[in-house]
Amino acid sequence: MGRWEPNARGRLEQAALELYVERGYDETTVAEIAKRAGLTERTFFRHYADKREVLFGGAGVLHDLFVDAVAAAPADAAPIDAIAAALDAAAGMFQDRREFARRRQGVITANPELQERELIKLASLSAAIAGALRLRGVAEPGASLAGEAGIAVFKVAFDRWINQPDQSDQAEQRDMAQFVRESLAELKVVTAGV
Amino acid sequence: MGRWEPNARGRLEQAALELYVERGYDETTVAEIAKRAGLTERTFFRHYADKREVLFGGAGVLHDLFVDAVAAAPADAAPIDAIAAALDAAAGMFQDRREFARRRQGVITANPELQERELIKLASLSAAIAGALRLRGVAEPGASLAGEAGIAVFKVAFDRWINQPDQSDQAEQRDMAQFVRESLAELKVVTAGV
DNA sequence: AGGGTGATGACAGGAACTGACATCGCTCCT
DNA sequence: AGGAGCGATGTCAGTTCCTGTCATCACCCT
Repeated sequence: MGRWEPNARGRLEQAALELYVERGYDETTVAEIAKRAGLTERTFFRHYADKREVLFGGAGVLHDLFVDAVAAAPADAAPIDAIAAALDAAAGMFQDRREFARRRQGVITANPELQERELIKLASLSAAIAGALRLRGVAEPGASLAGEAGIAVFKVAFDRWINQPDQSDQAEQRDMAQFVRESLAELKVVTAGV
Repeated sequence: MGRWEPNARGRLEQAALELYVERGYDETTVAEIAKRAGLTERTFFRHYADKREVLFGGAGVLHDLFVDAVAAAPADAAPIDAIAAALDAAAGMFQDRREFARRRQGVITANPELQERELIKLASLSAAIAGALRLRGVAEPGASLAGEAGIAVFKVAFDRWINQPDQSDQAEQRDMAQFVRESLAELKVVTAGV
């Protein structure tokens, strides 16, 4: 296994997740991740800016998914409906990845540094949604607030989807789209006032 | 200036902000901060967990302010109204600190690591609001969503208050409470749907 | 005066990250 | 075929963040 094995990034991401799960984020060294991936520490830092970033390689596709879905919504759709469409698309993307998402989220939840990184990724998503809404003619501060609201729903729905009790009957597992709809409805209730 | 000069934390916070403003966060070393405060690097880390935390010494009082205000709202007030009261209290706290807030926020905006830290502080505030709402009998996921919504309004209002154009006539400067009300109203509009 | 206590200093060291330069494998051009 | 070019990787040295450990100092209490 010399140089030039293909898919260095994929190997690094898998090695990192494995080690973070096995022994914890703090107790894992970048040199160890690189070694398990058959690379050196220096090469790790050529692929990822830091030790945290290796867990967030998929952030870009989620970003595009949100932006595209908001842009693709009917021109006369209200901001909240464009966001609802984007959230549905996001839920679909996670459809068959619950176990992976669970393992990964467990690592993140166990470490504040990783939570910080996740939060800035979500903030970036929020800003992207706001930008896409502005392109649809939504003015500030409405666009930013709608973006924040959308991410709030995403966070809550994702958390509930990940942490729902396991059902012995696989068919009874609720999928993320259900939690998204439930959370969005609840947000409307709670912001409406009396 | 031997040991035992009083208010070590205050000196560290002031020295850090000054240096972060003067030469940037990345270009400032913890040893330099400690030296300006008349202390050593090791002592810096006894007062603050890391180089970022020194900018967030005031987070605790904001936390208490939010929790207390939510708890103090009339028992029959809707969640969104309890949050509105908390936001008003927060706006009052910043009343005479706009210039300080501006300088500090400029440093944070210029650096992703600091933005991450700020985001996790705000997430902690959101969770605290949700907890206070649950004590008022608000069920999940409504409590969490209301907490997130409250922080979203706070973020947007704070940003607009900080970045509003300077008026030659001091009296024309809008205060944060106005931005809070405006943002909260806009959130209601944008989440209401058609 | 002397002991206790809490804050600080001094020192060593690990790990994260960066810059500079060498090396390797592939591709393209002639 | 052979070499030039190029991008990915390896090697090494160095800085900074952060931590553990132990000594030292100022104050307080008796």
